[in-house]
Amino acid sequence: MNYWLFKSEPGCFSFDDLRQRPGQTEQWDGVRNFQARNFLRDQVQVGDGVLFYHSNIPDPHIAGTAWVVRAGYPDWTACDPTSEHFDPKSSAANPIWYMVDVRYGEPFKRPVSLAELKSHRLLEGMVLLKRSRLSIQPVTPEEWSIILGLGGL
DNA sequence: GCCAACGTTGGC
DNA sequence: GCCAACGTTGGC
Repeated sequence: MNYWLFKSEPGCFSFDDLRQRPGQTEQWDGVRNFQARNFLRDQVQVGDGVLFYHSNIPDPHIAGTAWVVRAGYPDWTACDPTSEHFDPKSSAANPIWYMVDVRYGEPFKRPVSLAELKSHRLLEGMVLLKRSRLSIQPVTPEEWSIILGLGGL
């Protein structure tokens, strides 16, 4: 079992959007970065834990948790010309991009802000603080438990 | 809105 | 395979 941090702009898809559909499966599509794709395709497994991070807003933060309910499979939106994530280089026979399915987990009692993550000595190794642009990134079990604690879970 | 970081593209 | 140009991300 592994842990991950998934980023989303809340104006696009927020933790509250996921919260509206408890117990239901959500497709995490639209990832168009090769390193993030490799994680989705090769390493993210059913049962893995996800920290849901809200990016590109005035106070970026982790809002809560989700769970992976389906491992990597081809992201069909890449083959849909009407999708904003359409990629003409991808095809059903040779998919380039992958997605996973997630399910709503638990909301944090207090959102954990980027500033709080930065100021915590035991979190200074987080990928988020070193490779801030990577939209799918691994989280260690230690980081996971510290952050859940900060979130009041 | 600015801009630094950094990923991607394409000429050579 | 190098690297300059360019585009995107995302914090501030």
